[in-house]
Amino acid sequence: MSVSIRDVAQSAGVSMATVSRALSGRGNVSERSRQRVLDAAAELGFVPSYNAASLASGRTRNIGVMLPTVQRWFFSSVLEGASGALLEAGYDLTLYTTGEEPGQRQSVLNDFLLRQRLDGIVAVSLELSPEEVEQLLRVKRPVVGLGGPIEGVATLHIDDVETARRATQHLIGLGHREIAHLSGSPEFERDFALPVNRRVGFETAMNDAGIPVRPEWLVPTDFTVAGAHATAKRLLGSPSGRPTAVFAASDEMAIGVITAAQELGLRVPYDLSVIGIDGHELGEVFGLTTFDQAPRRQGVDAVRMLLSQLDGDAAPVSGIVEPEFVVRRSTSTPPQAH
Amino acid sequence: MSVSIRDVAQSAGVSMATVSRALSGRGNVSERSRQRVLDAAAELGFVPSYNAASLASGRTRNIGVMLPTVQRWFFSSVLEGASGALLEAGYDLTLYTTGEEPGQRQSVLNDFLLRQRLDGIVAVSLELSPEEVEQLLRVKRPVVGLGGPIEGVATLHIDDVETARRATQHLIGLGHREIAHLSGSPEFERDFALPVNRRVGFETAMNDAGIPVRPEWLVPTDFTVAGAHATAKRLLGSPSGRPTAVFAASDEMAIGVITAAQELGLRVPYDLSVIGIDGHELGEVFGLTTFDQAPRRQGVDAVRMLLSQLDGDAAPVSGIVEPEFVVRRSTSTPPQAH
DNA sequence: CTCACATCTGGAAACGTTTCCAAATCTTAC
DNA sequence: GTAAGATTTGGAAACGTTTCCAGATGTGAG
Repeated sequence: MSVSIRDVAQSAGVSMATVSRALSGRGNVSERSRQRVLDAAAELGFVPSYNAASLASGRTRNIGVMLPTVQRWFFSSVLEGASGALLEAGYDLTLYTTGEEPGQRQSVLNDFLLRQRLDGIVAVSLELSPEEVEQLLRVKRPVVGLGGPIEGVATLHIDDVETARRATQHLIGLGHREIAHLSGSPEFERDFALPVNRRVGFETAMNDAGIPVRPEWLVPTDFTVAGAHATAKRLLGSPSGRPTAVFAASDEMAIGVITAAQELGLRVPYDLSVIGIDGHELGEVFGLTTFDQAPRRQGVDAVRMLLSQLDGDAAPVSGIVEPEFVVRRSTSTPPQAH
Repeated sequence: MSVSIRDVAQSAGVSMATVSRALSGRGNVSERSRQRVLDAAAELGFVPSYNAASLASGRTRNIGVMLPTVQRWFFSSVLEGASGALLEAGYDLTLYTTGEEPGQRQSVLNDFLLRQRLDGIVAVSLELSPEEVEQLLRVKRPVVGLGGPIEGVATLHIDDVETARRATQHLIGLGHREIAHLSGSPEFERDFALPVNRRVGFETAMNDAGIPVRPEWLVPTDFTVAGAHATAKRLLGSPSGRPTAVFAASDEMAIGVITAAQELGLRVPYDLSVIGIDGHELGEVFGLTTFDQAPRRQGVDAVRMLLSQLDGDAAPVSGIVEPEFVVRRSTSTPPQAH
């Protein structure tokens, strides 16, 4: 039916073993044989069966990428980066979206990952329980994390506490004291370490500046534009006075705040300063001041770390990504200073 | 090393053939044997090697999803739907992003798809040349298309011309005559059939109503918020008069128009009506009137079509998806009618 | 020219399933 | 009880590679 390595061997006048060596590049082959094999393969239109190769060698040329959802900007950016990098390296990418329900996480961890189809795993922003981490490591394949740190797994991530502190600091430096924080919350987010860290950074900056944190301005919401939009409308429309600045835990949330402010007739930044974290592609459109953490780039880097380990290099170690501070038009001095 | 079907067979006291039949469900097995096998497999923690199974049977339990990028809302929604549906069915999803460069498309079509790792392919919004379609079909696996129609491939899609016509009609029905259309263009989009179709629908509605189309209001731009935002700012700020309504070829573009209008101090819908197509998740936030085509659902349906074909059902046929008209707050009668 | 050693090659045994085939066992009807 | 047929079973040959091993061939030093 389809042309196999045997046909190539016959046509090139060498053994199957030599064909395999010539094509895979491992093992010694004389220049003459290699050329014959390459020619024969090209002529016959040979495409290797990766299944057979995987079965025989244990190497699958396939990397699994696990993430909660593909519908949020951060995740789709990471995925885009990873996909491009893997394609370039000749690897397949198997996508696992773990979704909201723990059932899906379990089936991915328990069934899918164990099927011996993966050379390695990129785990993005998964907040795993200790048992789940154990399941993940049971796969016996290298794992690189992205975002939320995973115990025992090399992870690439920004320093959430420090970045949040600097974002808040920026607002304080401009003269703001009435600052609210839109935070993620365990109620909405499974991966709760991240929102907590960013909240801690916020509180640290406030404390350092000696500004009291008003509990009603520490607002939990989900990590989406729509969620933050609704929450911000309540916050900014509150009769008990509104803040002069908002630090949103993510750019998507910050965009929700900006649109909510506009709807309420508030001018950003004159009436309200807004700052986020992420580097969202719409940052320019909304003039958003933010810390850009280049998630697409992180996707590429995570893949590179993984592949270099597969190529026999030393196991990668966790690395801190340095976000870039991008000042745009959403932050300025508070209203009374105008 | 890892537990194989042979170990299970031994432990259950039956042959490997029986274990295979019991676990895969194809072929007859007595209830007694089945139970023994199941128990033994559970006890040993057996997980089948999908590579070995694929090699032996030709079935891979793996579906390829090809799309241009994962970073636009429509695509990530389709992907999310497809991913969930496949996970539920026990299938792996291999992701191919074909990206901007033809090189990536070629390497996907030429190398990746031929590796015999896929049972079927979902091709999303790919505008393929005849040779590329031929390459795709050379894989000899069922293909289901989504979005752009592909010659010789069953495809799920909305009627772009008709939907665009109805969207324009809605504006005309409200009394608008000064209507601009933000269209995609071949310059920015590889998959050009879709923007052209939507433009044709626009022109049809205008012609039917006897309204001349002003060429300078037929504005090509790319299918993104940022692109439409920039374009709309030029369009709406033009000294030669501005339209009272804009039909944007996609919701992301419509959102770009709305944000641009707000920046220019125009109130939507009092000064400007805006309508889009897609059903973007932020439609509610921006009060966007649109035709919702539920892409996530389409992803699920495309997978179902494919899987039912793999289960031996008849090859699926192309189907028209009926979008739902959602009226929100971005459209109203034109200014002079207030 | 010979020896030691490195490089190249082919045969054949994996890898872990599925499935064809034929044999064994179980039904059911008479 | 027997025959015909259906159901269940195990043996073994695939599936298409990789890689171990041993033998063949080449290279350079003495």
